[in-house]
Amino acid sequence: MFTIMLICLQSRLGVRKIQKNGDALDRNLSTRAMVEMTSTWDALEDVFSMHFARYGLSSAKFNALIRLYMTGDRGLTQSELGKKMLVSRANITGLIERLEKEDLVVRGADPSDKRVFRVCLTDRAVMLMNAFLPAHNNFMHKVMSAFDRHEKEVFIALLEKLKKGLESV
Amino acid sequence: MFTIMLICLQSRLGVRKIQKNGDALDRNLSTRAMVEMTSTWDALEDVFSMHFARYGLSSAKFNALIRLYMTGDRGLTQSELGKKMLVSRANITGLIERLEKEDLVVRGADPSDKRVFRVCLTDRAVMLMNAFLPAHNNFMHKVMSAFDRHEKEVFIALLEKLKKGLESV
DNA sequence: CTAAGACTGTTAATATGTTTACAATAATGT
DNA sequence: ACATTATTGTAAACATATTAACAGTCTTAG
Repeated sequence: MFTIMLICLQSRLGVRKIQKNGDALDRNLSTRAMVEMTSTWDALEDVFSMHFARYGLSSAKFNALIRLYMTGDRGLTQSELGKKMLVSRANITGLIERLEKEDLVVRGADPSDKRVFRVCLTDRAVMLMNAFLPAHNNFMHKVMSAFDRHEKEVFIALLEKLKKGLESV
Repeated sequence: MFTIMLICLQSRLGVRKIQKNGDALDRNLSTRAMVEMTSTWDALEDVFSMHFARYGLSSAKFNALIRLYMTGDRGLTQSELGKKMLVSRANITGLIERLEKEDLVVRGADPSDKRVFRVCLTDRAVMLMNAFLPAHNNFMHKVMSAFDRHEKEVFIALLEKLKKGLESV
């Protein structure tokens, strides 16, 4: 996404003129927080991409497989899957096609509703996930090992607060 | 990206068995931190997408325009622009084409190197940026207004620490 | 029961990114 | 001077996402 936001532009933009007891400092901190959030996310994407690739996965594929894995034998319709993944129905069509080509999912007709397909994991996909999930868990733990327990708690609380604040932006 | 990581899977995976004085708690906190980071980023993407759209921009377009805006009249070659934006050369070709269609950039031949184009902002783009940048600054400030000054400082420090730790993952 | 409306999956057009391969041009070492 | 090497922009193939429009299929109000 918007890799770097914009830094060091406050002075050009005349923000200095409206400076009143620390207002400019606050704005600068806001910008720095956004820049740091962006570059940290970029770095996270990089390491997770490599991690997924070691198992022939990607974030999109993992996102689909984990929903199906947690659902069980009945599977999900494409529409349901899209809602859980927070992506559009149209996107699911292609994603499922690619997973089908890799023999990771199968699509079965639903006798009670001719509009829909029920998507299920193959045995191969279940085995893949059984191998991947513990590794994934370890990986997330390793990624967060820069933090001690207290720092993790503070980090989580701040992220929750930030996300909550976005509702009113 | 990988919208949700995986939560509540520790018990199924037998992590409980290796629990030793809080190990499982630490792993759980790592997962929660990653989940919270992901969903907060998703929420940020949403509000920023809308913010960019109000000015006919997107994160990719803004990313290109801000580099050119900060460079001045000589402009950048496509290759230089790609390096600053941290995207591939191939991606720049299409991005510049779209910006050219919108009359936001022009590509001029470089007399001293026949391989390259020099990409520059149009007057229209400069006017757009002059209007957008103060609004962008305000917007980032608004997004971060959930935090007081101290929280911003802590948030920045934690993100820096996390990013630094990723170098050794 | 039927007409109206809602929902499903697909398609097409588009945006954004990648890798790989290529031809044109530049730079360099001997 | 010339052969090798490096760099540049483009193109093709692909992955991932969106919105809009469509044709079937269900549901529901009357």
